[in-house]
Amino acid sequence: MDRKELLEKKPMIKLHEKLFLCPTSAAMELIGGKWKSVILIHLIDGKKRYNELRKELPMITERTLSLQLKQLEKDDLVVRKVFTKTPPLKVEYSLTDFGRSLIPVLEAITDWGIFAAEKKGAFIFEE
Amino acid sequence: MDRKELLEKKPMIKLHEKLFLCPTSAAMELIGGKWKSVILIHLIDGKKRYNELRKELPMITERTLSLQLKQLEKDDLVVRKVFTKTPPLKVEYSLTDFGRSLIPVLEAITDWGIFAAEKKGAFIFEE
DNA sequence: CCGTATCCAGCAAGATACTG
DNA sequence: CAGTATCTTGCTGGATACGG
Repeated sequence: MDRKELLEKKPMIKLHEKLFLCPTSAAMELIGGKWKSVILIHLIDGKKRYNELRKELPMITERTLSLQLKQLEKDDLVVRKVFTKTPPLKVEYSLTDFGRSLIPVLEAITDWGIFAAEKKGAFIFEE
Repeated sequence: MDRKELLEKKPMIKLHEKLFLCPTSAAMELIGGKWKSVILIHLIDGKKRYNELRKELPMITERTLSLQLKQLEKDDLVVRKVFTKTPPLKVEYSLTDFGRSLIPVLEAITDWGIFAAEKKGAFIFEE
């Protein structure tokens, strides 16, 4: 069943106990928000430890990073693997297969972001 | 300059007086939120009057629809055209060229939303 | 090292009533 | 017809301190 055919049936989508009336807004529920897409992008090139993510994303607070990772994990986009039982802990985050299915979408969004920033003269390059 | 080359320069993007450190989050600033992508999708098939949008999106409040349309207009994704000067007013909304450049992205998101909903058994079809 | 607890501010968005 | 005004609520995310 292709997109047009399916969309004509006007299906609803149940996610997080909420109803969405189009797949676009349902997708946005999963990848929207201020940080989710950024975290996902940073996991494209492989697994990362919690502190690696913190260093690569210094402007996210620990609390928010933690909450967003939990959401992504709950939505099966990211897996959390624990390697030690006693402190210091070693934890690695990586994309699931489902999460990897998002890569083309994230790249399409990124490419459009670049296009938009160029077109609107919004880029700022530092020396 | 292609994506990888550009991203290696780690440019920032200034939008709405805020700084974004990757084009993905900048793009999300423009099309994220609960309703923007849904409104944009409904404008793909041509111009719509305010009340048409309200009828097609009955779950958005007037206030929110109005605010989101203003944001989209300010970001040059949508144009608002007024055809009468005295009530009853006739106003039409449509995508700008810049807004139309988003169509492939919106469709990519939608397609992934369909894929995700199917995979997670989240679709609900009514009779 | 990898988080959680607590507290708080700001904003997105809903409900409802009203206007040019 | 096409909105705005007003009031309110709930969520996202920030700051900081602490815990296994």
